[in-house]
Amino acid sequence: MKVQSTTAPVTRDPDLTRSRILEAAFALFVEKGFADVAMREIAERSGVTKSLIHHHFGSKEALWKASKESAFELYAENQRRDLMEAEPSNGDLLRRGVISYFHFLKSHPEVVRLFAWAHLERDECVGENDSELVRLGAERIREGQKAGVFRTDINPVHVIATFVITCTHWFEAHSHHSQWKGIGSDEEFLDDFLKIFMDGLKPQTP
Amino acid sequence: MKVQSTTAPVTRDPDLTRSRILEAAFALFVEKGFADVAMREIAERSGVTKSLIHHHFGSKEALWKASKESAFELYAENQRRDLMEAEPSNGDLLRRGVISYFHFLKSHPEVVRLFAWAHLERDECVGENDSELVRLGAERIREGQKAGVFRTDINPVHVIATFVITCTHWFEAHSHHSQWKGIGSDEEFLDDFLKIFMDGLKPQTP
DNA sequence: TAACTAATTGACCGGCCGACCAGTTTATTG
DNA sequence: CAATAAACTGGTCGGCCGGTCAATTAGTTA
Repeated sequence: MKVQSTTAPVTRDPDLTRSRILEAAFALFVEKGFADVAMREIAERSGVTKSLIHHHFGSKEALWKASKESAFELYAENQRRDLMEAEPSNGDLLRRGVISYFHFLKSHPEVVRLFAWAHLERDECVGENDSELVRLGAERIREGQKAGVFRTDINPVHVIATFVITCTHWFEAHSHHSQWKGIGSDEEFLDDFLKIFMDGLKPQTP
Repeated sequence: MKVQSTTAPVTRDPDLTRSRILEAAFALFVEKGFADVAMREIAERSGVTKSLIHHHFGSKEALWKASKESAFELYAENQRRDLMEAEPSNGDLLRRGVISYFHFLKSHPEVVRLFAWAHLERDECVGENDSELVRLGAERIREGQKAGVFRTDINPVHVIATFVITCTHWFEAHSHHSQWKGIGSDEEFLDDFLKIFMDGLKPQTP
């Protein structure tokens, strides 16, 4: 009497297989970085053979690249949507933009971590990809400066950089700061940062 | 005719050997992180045998730990000196503190990178070590708040966190931001950040 | 100087790494 | 219903990984 395997898929679905591999690889790369992940692990996690991974992606490097690209897709999609919604360039808009960015990172820690690994490997594709988004954001700041909403003695790109850096690093080194006595929750920190940031951007009249 | 080797050391110096190994390991870990460095490389770079590294440090993990500790020594020494010098708690002091911190990171990129690797590995010893320094810094801010120099509606720890995060991440992801069109030099960014940061901390009277 | 300790070496180990390949199974197409 | 391409498998390869060990050499001490 032969027992029919219940786990083996009856029909083939290359696309599903491909995405399953990518999903497994993504999770492992996020957790341990490129160098510390073995193809063997990816194969086990995705339930396929090592050879099949090579069939679909060619090499470990290619799989790593694909992981980064899928992370940036998530990132860029969100950012573009944010910028589209935000037409007028007043102070309240910037505040909502920062809040939105902060919460996007909070709800996508995988993206934050993957970008962090990529930075340490001196990967430049991340920066290349979002430079256009930064340009658009800086343009909004510049409009706000002309409209008298923001002080004019600051490089608009640096305004974007300041809040992007703060939000990113807050989550990137979360395990680090969380050990500091007296530090607040994500929301409490965001509130305090926004007070400094928004008021520091106002035209100063001493 | 026998040729005398010119590279082999005539006399032994265990301390020097140890520090040479640590120096080589440190440089490689900074560059590539823990997982991507081979003991073989460390041996070659420091001019000793693999076995000798094990003799002096025991294991790769121990060598990694020693590297992190030496990085934190550099870091803590600087920070402690900064806090000692800074007795009065006025606004100008904070400004000078931020500038000093920024320039320390700028002149010690190895420390920044090593800490970044450590963060991604969820290493908690870095955060443990500097939590005392943060506590002292926050105390200074609190004094400033009581003296009416800073606004009182902000958690002092978040003030420290904001500038520490910004300075750290500025250098950590330098290759990232440097691709952004219109971004300024280190000093120009610091100037603009300080404008936002210092003015945003002033007691607000609208 | 003899005995002992520590520094240093080179050879070697089992195990895992990414990659490859020959062969089998499934789906598509003409 | 062939024929062809693509999906998928198991086995295997050379090479590198961290770590160990026995032997040699150089300082130290009795």
